[in-house]
Amino acid sequence: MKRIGVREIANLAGVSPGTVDRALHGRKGITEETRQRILAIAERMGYQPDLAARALSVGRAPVRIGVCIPREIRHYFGPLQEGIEAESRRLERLGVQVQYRPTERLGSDEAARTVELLEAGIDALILTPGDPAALTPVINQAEESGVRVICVDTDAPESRRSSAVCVNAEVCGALAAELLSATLPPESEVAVVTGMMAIEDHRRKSEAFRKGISKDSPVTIVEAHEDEEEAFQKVFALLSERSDIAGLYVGTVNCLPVLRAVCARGLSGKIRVITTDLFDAMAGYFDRGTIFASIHGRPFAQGEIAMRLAVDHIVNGTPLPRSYDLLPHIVMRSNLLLFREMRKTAAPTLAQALDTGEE
Amino acid sequence: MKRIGVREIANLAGVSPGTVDRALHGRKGITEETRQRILAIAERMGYQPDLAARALSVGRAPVRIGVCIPREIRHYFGPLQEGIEAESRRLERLGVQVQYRPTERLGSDEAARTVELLEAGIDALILTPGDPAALTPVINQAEESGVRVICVDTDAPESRRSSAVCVNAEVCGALAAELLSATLPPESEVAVVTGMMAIEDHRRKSEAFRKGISKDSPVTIVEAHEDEEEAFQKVFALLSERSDIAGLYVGTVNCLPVLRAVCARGLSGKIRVITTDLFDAMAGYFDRGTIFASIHGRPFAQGEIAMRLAVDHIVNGTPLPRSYDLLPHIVMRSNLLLFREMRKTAAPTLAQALDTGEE
DNA sequence: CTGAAAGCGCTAACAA
DNA sequence: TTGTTAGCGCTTTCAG
Repeated sequence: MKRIGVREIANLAGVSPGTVDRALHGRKGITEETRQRILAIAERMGYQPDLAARALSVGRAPVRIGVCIPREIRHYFGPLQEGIEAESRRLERLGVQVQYRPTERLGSDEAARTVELLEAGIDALILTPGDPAALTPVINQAEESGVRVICVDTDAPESRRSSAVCVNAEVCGALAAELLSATLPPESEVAVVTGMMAIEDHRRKSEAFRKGISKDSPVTIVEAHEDEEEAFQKVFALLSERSDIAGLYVGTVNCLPVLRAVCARGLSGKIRVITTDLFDAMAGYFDRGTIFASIHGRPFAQGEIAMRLAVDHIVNGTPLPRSYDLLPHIVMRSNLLLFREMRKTAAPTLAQALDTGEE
Repeated sequence: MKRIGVREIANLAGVSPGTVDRALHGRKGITEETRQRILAIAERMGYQPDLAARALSVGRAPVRIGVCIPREIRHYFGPLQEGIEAESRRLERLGVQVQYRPTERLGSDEAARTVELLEAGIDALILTPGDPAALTPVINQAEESGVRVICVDTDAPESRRSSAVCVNAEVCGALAAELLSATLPPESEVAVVTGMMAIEDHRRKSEAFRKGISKDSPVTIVEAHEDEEEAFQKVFALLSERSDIAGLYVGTVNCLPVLRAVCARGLSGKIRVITTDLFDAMAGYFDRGTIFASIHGRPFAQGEIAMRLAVDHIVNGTPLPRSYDLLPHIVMRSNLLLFREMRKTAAPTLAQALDTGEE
């Protein structure tokens, strides 16, 4: 049972393959009537284009993906980009072409880069909308011209983007709470250190954390505005004033000053600290027991998945999920060395382990 | 800067494209001398075959993967197969063909199925060696005839298989130990319930668990031989005799009888239980707090990864890692609903979350 | 608006 | 042993 091609459709419709091509691709130079007739036949026969043949014919990859993500902060967006690249490297020999237009940092120059990509001609666009409001018109325009937009890491929920690949902030906060609750005596005092409550992601994490902590435990919230010095000072002061604090949840990637404050107060290993994400400088704090666990947002996996969703949609017509929530990983001493972020410092035997992508 | 093709090589070598094809593919009907000359040129020019053209020409997918995995136990091998299928579905439209020859259960009839696959003509083979000793000669033969063999879930370390995709048993055991240690008062008594210490995987998990528990805590080991009744009776008896047991690690997927025993003794939520893997019937025990956490081996991700490694190697020549250790997931109440195993019971809003693959 | 025909890079069947 | 040639299924250009 052979698959059907343009030739067969042409015969059935009593036209030439050229006309079928015009109908299938919405090209001009064909009456609406014949187009509908051909489309109907193609539909009925379950026509599936042969991608290999198409690639060969057009002389370029049959699917082109544009990518616009920030270069900084390296800790976080580095792995995100690596994930995207890893996935596209596999795919490109199979006929997928990727175009990069990185921005310097989150939110800078996004719109311009994005427009460049659209003008270069792409079938889908992967991007981190740092300034969702500003980007929404561009996103909507892209979607209207048939370019599927997939947000990654941060979302632009007001736009008409096709999909968003993110870790679920509520789950992160709730996990931190569950780990602390189970670990500390009931009614222990805990605190959460966050960046800015104005940032959606930070607010949701903190909120979920508070909800997850048993009602008897008081929760102090420290807003450090992503500033190193401020974070250190505030946490140091907090730990001095409130000697009964037993647990700490750092909901932002900016955990180093917090850890320094904990150590400076001589509380390393005495109070349970849960951090966010993972980078090599954190390794030492795991070893010394300063960090009990980290809730890892898996930027690498996010990159891989975004790329896969895009290609899978274009090639196979798989519907894009409105949003795709990743499971955060829980990093502890026992599994630390299996994370790619620790590859450099890892022992040689475990260094070969290279778990990446999803689930 | 256009990529070079058989045509160009033919010209440079002063031969015809047909001859180049013969040289490139080790076909017969060509002198060793001209073959070497052509190969040298191809190498020097960095020749990369156009997969699309090849697929079009041969009329079938240019890469064929054979898969031989068990149907039972559904709980575990179901997701494994789904992972393999999910990945191949994406790839097949890009020119990857997958052949299935499932066995009824782990170890049954593997060799026969495998030989069938090899005879059908494949480029790589994905299988779960239930009986590694018996399968080793077949694996070696496959590798010798140029078929890359990738073990998944279980390994055949004595064979010459190219790669093995597994969760790291030591990490599973150590994680369980770390979670229990952090959670229980020092010197608490704990026990591990396992299948058979003769099984490599169970032994390694138990051993790692014991090592991870602080030296002051006594560790009792219960061997239940994967038998439901035996597991229930032994655990029930243990909990009766030793009222000071505070933590339990179930290192096998056979956790239901253990949980029943815990509940029967009225200890649900009183002692901390850590289980292995995940299936829908466990959901209730999470809700009631009987299970504190589960160390999940992610069969779905294993399937996806095995398939990706295979295709990536054949298509892009990416070297296969001797072994690929997956990070187990830690399942807790907070993230339970994000697991695909819980999709049926999950609330509609979270049901769309579909985190899968790797890292 | 539509049809005819020429490739895209590779393989395979047939000639030499 | 080697060269020649006819496609694979699709797009695209050029005629009609």
